[in-house]
Amino acid sequence: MAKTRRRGTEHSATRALLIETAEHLMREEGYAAVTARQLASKAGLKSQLLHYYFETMDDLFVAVIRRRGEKNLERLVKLAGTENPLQTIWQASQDGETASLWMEFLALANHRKAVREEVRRYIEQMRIVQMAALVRHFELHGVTSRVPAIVSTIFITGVSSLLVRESALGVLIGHQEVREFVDECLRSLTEGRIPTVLSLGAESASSAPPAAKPKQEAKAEKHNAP
Amino acid sequence: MAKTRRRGTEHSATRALLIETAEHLMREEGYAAVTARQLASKAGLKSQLLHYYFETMDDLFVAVIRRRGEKNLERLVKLAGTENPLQTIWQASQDGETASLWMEFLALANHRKAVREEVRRYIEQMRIVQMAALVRHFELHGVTSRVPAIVSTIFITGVSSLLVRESALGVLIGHQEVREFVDECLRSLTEGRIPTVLSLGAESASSAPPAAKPKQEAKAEKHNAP
DNA sequence: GTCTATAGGCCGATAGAC
DNA sequence: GTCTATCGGCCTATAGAC
Repeated sequence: MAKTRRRGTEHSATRALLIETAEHLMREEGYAAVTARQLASKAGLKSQLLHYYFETMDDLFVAVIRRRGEKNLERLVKLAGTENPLQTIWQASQDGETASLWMEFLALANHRKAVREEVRRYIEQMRIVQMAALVRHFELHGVTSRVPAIVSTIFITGVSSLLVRESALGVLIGHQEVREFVDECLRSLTEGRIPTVLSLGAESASSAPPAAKPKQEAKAEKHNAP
Repeated sequence: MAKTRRRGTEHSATRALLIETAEHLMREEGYAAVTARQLASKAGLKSQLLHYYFETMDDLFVAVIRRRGEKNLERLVKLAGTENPLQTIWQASQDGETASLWMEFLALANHRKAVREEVRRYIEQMRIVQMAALVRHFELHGVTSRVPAIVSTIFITGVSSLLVRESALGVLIGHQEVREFVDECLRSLTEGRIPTVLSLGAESASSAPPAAKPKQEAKAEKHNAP
């Protein structure tokens, strides 16, 4: 691929500027706006200079993702070390700026192999760290989980990304209720209590169901939230 | 905007072919591949004909989304009427073909106002129908929910879209565990039982936590899954 | 390391003939 | 309804001068 062409060093300030500007452009106007010309124009350079540092546009995108991914991972590790890692991480995951940038990366990844691989690595690393944070949270607050940490991690990630994604579209239906629900769960967990609500949130009713036979009765008395 | 130019009728077969082909192209190669020229080539037409039916490319995209959105809604309503609406809907939501198409729509929506509005309407309608299906499921199987139906709906949507999204990237970590967890929950709910696992999955431990004070002790004995 | 020049291509959209 | 012709623009990437 990279035949004989001269390329710039990895530690160039101009290269860093290009990556920085590309990320900014992507965040503001979407990845489709990240072209050599528009990017160079924003950075005050000539468009051809981009190809001195990056052979193809894909190489640029990969560099942008790698840099942002590393920063995010660092931040997550830091947050995971605080006193209430779950709350902190949940709050951080609500940041729309960060999330919308990753939406762009995801969209890019859909049809570009190199980008896809980079995004995949990032997601896997984030998952490991988040799971560790969750385990640590439970140890910190004297809670024993019944659900595999990996499952809780994925639930949290899935729900928070949905909230951010939909907010960007202007969909708000149910968001407030979800936030209150999650906040209450996290609060309970921090206090060493079982959340007062159940996973898919059901208790058996007093009368037998018409179509299905209940295998066993469940205890209905649970402590309620104040 | 639409000045004086001649345009084709809404009920044209050619128009339908263009929409159909556009969707196919989008699904296979992403929205960036949907250009007037590539689309016409696939459909065996001249590219300029597209502009006879759609003033701008955005108009085409909106038409594609509207058609697919209506079909999906219809299907969801049908599924919601079955005996086990929750399971059926959950299974359907795992369909990668459909989901990856909606990923494209979402990416498009990010920076195109007209598309965004169309996607927003679709999501809101889907949410209402899903919520109704959930309520109906509980009534059918004699279960009383403790969690607002809207919250459960959003959890299910968020988790299933995460699974599909990540699968497309090749991320698989934790997916099996999540599927088993959700399947178990849905099975329990169908049988009128409380899921044997808790929301964020915790029960209080025997020893007091080092950093936080537990407000109250929780009962540790619960029925376990076989 | 940054520039000018340029090849070669795809894009959306319009005008007007048939 | 569908076509031909065409405008004006933006794109990636390369070659080679300074």
